[in-house]
Amino acid sequence: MDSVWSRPKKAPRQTLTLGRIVAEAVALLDEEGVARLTMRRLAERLDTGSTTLYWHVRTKDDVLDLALDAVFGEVRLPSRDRPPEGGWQRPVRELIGGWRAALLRHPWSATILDRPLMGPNALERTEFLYAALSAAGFAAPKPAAYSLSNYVMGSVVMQVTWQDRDEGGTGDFLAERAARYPSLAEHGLDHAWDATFEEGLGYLLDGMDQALHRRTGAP
Amino acid sequence: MDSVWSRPKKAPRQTLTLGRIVAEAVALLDEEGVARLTMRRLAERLDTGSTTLYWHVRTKDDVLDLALDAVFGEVRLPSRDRPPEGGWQRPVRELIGGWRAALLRHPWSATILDRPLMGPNALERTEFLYAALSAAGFAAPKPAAYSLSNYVMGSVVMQVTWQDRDEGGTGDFLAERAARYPSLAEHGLDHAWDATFEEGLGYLLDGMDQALHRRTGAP
DNA sequence: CCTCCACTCGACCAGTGTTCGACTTACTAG
DNA sequence: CTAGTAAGTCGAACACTGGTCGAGTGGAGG
Repeated sequence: MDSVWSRPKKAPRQTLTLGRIVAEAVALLDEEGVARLTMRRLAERLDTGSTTLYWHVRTKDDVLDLALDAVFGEVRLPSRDRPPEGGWQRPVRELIGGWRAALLRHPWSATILDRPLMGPNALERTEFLYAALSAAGFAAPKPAAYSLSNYVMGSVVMQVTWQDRDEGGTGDFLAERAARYPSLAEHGLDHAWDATFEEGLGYLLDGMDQALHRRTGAP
Repeated sequence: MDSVWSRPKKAPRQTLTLGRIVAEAVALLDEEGVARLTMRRLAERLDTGSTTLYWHVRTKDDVLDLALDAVFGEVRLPSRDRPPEGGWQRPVRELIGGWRAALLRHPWSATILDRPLMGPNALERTEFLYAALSAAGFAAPKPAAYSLSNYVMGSVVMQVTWQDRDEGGTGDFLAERAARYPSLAEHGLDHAWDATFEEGLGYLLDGMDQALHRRTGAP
């Protein structure tokens, strides 16, 4: 007779895997931020000795690489019909928007972006971008893809740094210096992040579309 | 009689100042990178005990803030004639180009950009950008300024991370995975950084110009 | 039964940012 | 000229970090 009791052998506690490590790392980062991610703390949350982690992972940097790629994995890939309905910008907007959203959902990721993005999830998204731009008519999609990723990364970094550490003090700071920085004090303060992001993305896409038509000759 | 010997009182060794600390920090960062910047090492180069630094500076983060702002100080501000000859894009291109160059001259700065840029040098450059865009006709210059800074920051971060850690291995890595990432493998590899940057900046500025004319109604 | 091997972990190392309290100057007031 | 005060210096120490070493564990295969 088969019951829970007859097979107590396997895994009274789930064994440690790379997947569990990464998932716990993401959770810890979400809760406490990048400064508080420590191999020892991570190990403790996994009910393990800290040195055990080093059997699954070579360095702490590996953990961060994996955690970051996990975030990229949250970005849904738009469908790949070609030609896309709604114009070539449609899927690009979708990808970029999802990209931004994922990074903002895990603000620590913005402080970790200064490393090569070679994880499978990141590569898959980049590949999608290149493919979409090629299909749109860019013979050399690199500058377009480059611009778009730079724009997302940059905007997330900017938004996170200001949102995180601000808490109101900056307004006063700039107001006091309005004489020295008049335009900045007048226009720089309202943080309508989403709208600003969309507007800027519009600039980029419009410019790219223009370049496309200039090349094609079509209107 | 006045000679070197008659006034040995003052500063046989130059006293420690904030300026000297920052300058030495920048030098150390240039030579060895951000990971090797240590309060102790910095102090050693300044012929001081490490704890002395803490009289001039509250935390190591302060040092980084100051060093970063020193980099921004290297960016030459374009002349401020209005209207600028060569179109409104002229001074903007100049500022953005200088901005990028300064950051690339000190690659460590790219890994330090995840903090509020509130130093006087950074503020002055941002103010210039806002003013130039306002003068160009943007009633709300924020999205434009936001896009441009995001673009510079992002591109510097990307370039630095790839330039620093690559050393050739990435090409093979992507070539091996060409089946999975065909577009990326085909178009993603040539790193003509400057040209790519200029092209992308063109997209942005063109899109912004378009928005301007749409608003103005003029061609 | 023994051997092997994936896996775990306690002890330890060199090094980190930062604090504390004592010390040395250099000028100022009496 | 002396006493006092403030600016500036610094050695010792603290709690903590990422990482290594080698000794262990337990279960599967012969």
